[in-house]
Amino acid sequence: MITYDLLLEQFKTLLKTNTLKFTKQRELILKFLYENNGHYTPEEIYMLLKKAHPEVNVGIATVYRTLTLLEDSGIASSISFGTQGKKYELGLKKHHDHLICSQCGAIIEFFDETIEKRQEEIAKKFNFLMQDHTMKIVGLCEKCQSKQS
Amino acid sequence: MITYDLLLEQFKTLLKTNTLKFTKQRELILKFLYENNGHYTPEEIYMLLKKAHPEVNVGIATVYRTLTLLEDSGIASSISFGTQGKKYELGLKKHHDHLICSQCGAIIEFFDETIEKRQEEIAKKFNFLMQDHTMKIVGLCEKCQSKQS
DNA sequence: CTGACTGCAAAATCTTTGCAAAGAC
DNA sequence: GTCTTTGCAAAGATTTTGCAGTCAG
Repeated sequence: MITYDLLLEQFKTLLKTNTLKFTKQRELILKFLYENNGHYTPEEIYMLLKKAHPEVNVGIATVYRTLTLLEDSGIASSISFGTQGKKYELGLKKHHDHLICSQCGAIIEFFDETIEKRQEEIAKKFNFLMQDHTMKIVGLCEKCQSKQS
Repeated sequence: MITYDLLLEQFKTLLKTNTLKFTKQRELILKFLYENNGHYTPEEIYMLLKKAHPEVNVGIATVYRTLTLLEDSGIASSISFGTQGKKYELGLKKHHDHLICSQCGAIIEFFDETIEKRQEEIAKKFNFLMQDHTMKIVGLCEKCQSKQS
């Protein structure tokens, strides 16, 4: 895994390249994603940052704007939950897909070479220039299955 | 492909089983999805129904309620577009996944046995009881690629 | 200094809900 | 008749935008 310092450098370079500014808020959000491995809604990030850093006033709009920025530049990625919004995570790890528990919302990550390869083949078959791809398996996780019975 | 009459019977039975009522509005929405092969947003369905059947007053809320009903009972299915809502289609066809053009929004359907099988294996590996799974490949369709250059 | 960034609140989207009237059975 | 459904408009939920002040470079 990349160190935070390196990630921060990368982010700063990105900002500079695009004549964007490095701000306390942007750093806090990046740091949050780095330190809190997992998937978070913009709202969650906003609330948790507010609690953790009461001295820095971070607005919800800034969280949205920064997450969009991070996603566009490939530093973060999101999974969509339909009407219920999106969850973001640091997107520097190896590409992976998700298993999502419909009961408790738990998210398990996985990576499957076979599926990745097939996806490329399918895109090629339809003369499609693949930019992104996502796979979600929704179901009941182990814990929730035993709870149910 | 199933005939409309048969589909309608199936729908009526479903309603009866759940002590729900068969209404003109519900039929119109079902019929719309049957006759208009493709993927539609609730808004689109609402507008098109309004135009096609000015004599029947169909409200947007009813479209939403009915689509939810149809999806819950497995007659329709939806693909999510993040914040930009969902698109619905008749869900009686064989399960399939989607290629989505990020430029023009075109949706191509495909089915791949290899991927389907791998998904099941992955679910099993994580002791996950799979309820549903979706795969989206986002990219540029053939037309939009040539437009770009 | 200049132009980008921020917070705030208002606006915009998309979806759901409350309720009285209408309709199915 | 009874109980579900409907349309309408209002309310919700999530996200985006306009703007004047603030801040990074």
